Amino acid sequence: MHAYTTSRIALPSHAAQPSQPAAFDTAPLQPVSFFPAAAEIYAQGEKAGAFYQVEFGAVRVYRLLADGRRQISAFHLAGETFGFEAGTTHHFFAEAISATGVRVFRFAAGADMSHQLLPLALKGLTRAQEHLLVLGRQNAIERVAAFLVDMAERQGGLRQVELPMSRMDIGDYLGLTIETVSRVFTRLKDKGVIRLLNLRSIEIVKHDALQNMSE
Amino acid sequence: MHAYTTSRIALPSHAAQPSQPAAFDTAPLQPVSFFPAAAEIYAQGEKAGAFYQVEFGAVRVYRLLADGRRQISAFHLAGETFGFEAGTTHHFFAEAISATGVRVFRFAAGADMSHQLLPLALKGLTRAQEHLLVLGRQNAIERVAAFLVDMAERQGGLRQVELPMSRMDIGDYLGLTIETVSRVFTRLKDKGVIRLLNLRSIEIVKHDALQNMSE
DNA sequence: CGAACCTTTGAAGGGCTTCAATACTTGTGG
DNA sequence: CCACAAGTATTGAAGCCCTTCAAAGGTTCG
Repeated sequence: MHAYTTSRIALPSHAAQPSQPAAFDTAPLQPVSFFPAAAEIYAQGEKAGAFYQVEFGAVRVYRLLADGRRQISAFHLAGETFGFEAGTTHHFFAEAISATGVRVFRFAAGADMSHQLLPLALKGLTRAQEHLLVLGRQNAIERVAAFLVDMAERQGGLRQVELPMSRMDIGDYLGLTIETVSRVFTRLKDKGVIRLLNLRSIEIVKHDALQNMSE
Repeated sequence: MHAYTTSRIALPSHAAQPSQPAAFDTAPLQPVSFFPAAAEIYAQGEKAGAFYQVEFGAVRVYRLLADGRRQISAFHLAGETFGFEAGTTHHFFAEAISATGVRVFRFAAGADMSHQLLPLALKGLTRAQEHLLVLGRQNAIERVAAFLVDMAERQGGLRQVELPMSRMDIGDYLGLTIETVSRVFTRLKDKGVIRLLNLRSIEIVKHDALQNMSE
């Protein structure tokens, strides 16, 4: 049980940029809010009433236990949508991982968003349930492999994968400590499965091997 | 890593009962299908296109790894709804735990079920994400405590709680082995927190203690 | 350049799993 | 109704994977 502490470096700058005319969308574009690294996008207990699309950067969504243990339930990268929740208050925290731009879609009171939200909610449900299998039944190397395969797919399936989050974030997503995450990275590197280009980016050398490990 | 084997005792009896006139509902009641213990309700890869409400009995929804490791993502008790999934095919298996009656609501092609499904999907999403915290960051006694508190709440908050599932089901839901589940039950009994009335029902003696353990 | 932070690596310990045996429960047939 | 068999649960002992504790190395940013 590790204690989790965060230094809240800066508050989000809610200064919305001037809404530009929609170039591709049919609906007028929502303004983009900017959040510096570690800024809170919403907090547990806050009133909900919007959903969010990542323009650039990355977001972590998590819950805390009373003693500080943290479980990140999802990361959201550019283009992905998050923040819709049951009921009227948030059950989770959402924070920018790095400098992040987020388009906020507020629901008008009484507006019916079912059609937009249902596919997103179902997608999120499937993702969460697949992650349950990883946390419940896979060991450390399988968890990291599954994480890397997932990150690679979400970045277009390229060999080089960017990891915007820290080892602690990865650990809190996979239910592991940072030491174990680090050791598994080293093992995968020594096996020639991946190369560590720098702290925040890796190259997948043996994609099949990684894929097999994650199953 | 334990191998998982199941004896498929019987196939589901899809013989629908004669649909009775709706007594309380506005819509005509759907027929109820009966499934004996261990019968499959749907399988991974099957075409989806319905959702299900448990009339009596209990259901487990799970995924398997290639080597047989199983993760149960959810149990569903009488009155609860399940089986809506993203895309057109099921990503999971659903089985009756004990003799179970299920009301099947098929979607007409092109019918818009968003309004009915969205709240269910959001509820399921929240549940799954809370379970992620349990699997990722809680130890064995905390997991079992959380499970028992959840089961008690879903059965009306009474002292006596029925557990229709086996220890193996509980283990596969909590990411533990049956031995660990059994040992934790014994520890909770020895502490006077619960009483084991029989294999499938317990009494919660110290609800506060259990609640605190699960947080 | 130095301080703070993050990551890696090492060593020891603990919690859960694995393996094994016994006890209990349930269903079936004599 | 009891005997037996098969399945399920409990308990014990040993082992292993991951965590914890500790220290050194690396990176970032003032």
